[in-house]
Amino acid sequence: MSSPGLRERKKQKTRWTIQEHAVRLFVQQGYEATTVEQIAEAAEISPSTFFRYFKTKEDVVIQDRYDDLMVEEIRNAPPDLPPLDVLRRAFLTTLGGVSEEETEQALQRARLQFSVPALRMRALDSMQESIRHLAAPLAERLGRPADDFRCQAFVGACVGALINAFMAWVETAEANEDVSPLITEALSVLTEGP
Amino acid sequence: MSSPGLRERKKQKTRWTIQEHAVRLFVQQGYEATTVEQIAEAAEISPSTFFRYFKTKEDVVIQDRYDDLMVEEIRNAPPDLPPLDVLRRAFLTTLGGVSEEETEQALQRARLQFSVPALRMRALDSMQESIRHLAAPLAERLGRPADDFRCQAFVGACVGALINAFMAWVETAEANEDVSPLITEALSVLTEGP
DNA sequence: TCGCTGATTGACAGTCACTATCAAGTGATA
DNA sequence: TATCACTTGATAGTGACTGTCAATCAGCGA
Repeated sequence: MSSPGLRERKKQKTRWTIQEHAVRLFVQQGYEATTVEQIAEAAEISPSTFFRYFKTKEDVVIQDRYDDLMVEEIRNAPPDLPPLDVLRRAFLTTLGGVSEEETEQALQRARLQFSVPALRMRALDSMQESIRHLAAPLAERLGRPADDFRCQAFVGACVGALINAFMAWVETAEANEDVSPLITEALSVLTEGP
Repeated sequence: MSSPGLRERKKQKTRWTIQEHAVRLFVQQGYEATTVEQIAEAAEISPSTFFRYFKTKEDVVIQDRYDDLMVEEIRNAPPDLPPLDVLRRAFLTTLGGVSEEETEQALQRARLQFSVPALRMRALDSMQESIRHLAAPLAERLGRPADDFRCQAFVGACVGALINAFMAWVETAEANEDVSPLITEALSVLTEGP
C-alpha cells in the first residue's frame, strides 16, 4: 500500500519531463525540425535514455492509455443499454474527464496527432489496437467470445466515424470548443445513415 | 498522339522493375530485413535513383489508386439505392475486378500492407484521403455539399468496419479465399448493430 | 549527321532515427 | 554497510533519407 518507491517516482518524473519538453519543442519549432537530441538535451537526459522511455519519437506524442478508462466505462454501463449507447457514453465520459484534468497539453497533443502526417499515421494504427480492446468488453456484455468479428467490426465502424469528428474538430474548432456534439452526431450515422 | 517517347517508356520500365524486385525481396526475406540498397542492387540502379522514383521505402508497396474506380461505381449506382448498399456494391465490384486482373502481386501487396506495421500505418493514413474522395459522390447523390459531415462520418464508419474485415482476412484466410462475405458481414453492423 | 539542352543518373557526403553494448552510478534489501 | 538489481551515459554502429555535383543520355534543331 505504500506509495511507489523512489525509483518508480523518479521514473514517472523523468517520463513526464521528457514528454513536456518534447511537446513544447514540437509546438515551438515543428515536429520534423525537432531532433531527439534536442529533446534529450532540454530534458537533461541522454538520447539513449530517451529511447528507453519511448520506443519511437512518435510515441512521445501518442501514448494515450485512455483505452483502459473506456473499457472500465463499458463494463460499468447499465446491462440493458444498447451497444451504440454504451460506446457513446464511454467516449463522452472518458473524454470529458480527461479534458478537464489535462487542459493545455492534451489539446496540443491532439492537434499534433491530427496535423502531423507521421503522427496521424501512428494514431490511426494505435486505434486498431484500441478497437480490439474496446470490442472485448462489448462482446462480453453480449455473451460472445472476446474476439467476436461483429463486435470488432461494430467498434471499428464507431471509431471510423469518430476519426472524422476529431479531424473536423481539429481543423475548425476554436480553442475551447466542445467536441461532444460532433461525437454524438458522428455516431448517429450508425443508426440513421448519412 | 504517338506512344510516349523512349524517355518516358524507360521511366515506366524502371519504376516497374524497382517495384517488382522490392516486393519479391520483401516477401522473401521480410520488409524490415530488406534494405533499399539491396533493392537498388537487384534492380540495377543506384540508391539515389530509388528515392527519385519512390519518396519513401513504404511507397513501393502502397500506391493504390482504386479510389477513382470506386467513385465511378458510386456515381453509376441506381439513384434509389440506399447509401449503405451503394457503398457495399462499390467495394465489392471494385475489389472483385481488381483481384481478377492483378493476380499474385496484388494479393502479396495486400498481405504486406496489413501485416507490416509500418505499411499498415501508411495504408490507414491514405484511407483518410480515400474517405474524403468517396464521401463526395455520396453527398452528391443526396443533394448535400461535397464535404458534408454526416456523409464523411458514414463513409468513415464503413471503412472502419472494413478494415477489420481485411485484417481478419489477412490473418486467417487461405490463399484464395474470397473476402466478399467478410465485407458483407462487416458492413451489416451499420444497420443491425453488433 | 552533329551538336546543343535539359532531363536523368550515380557517386559522395551528411543528417537523423534507432539499436546494441558495456561500464559506472543509484535505489532497494538484508 | 554490503550486495544485488536496476537505471543510466557514452560509444559505435546501421539504415532511411537528403543535397549536391559532375557525367550521361534522349530529344530536337541545324
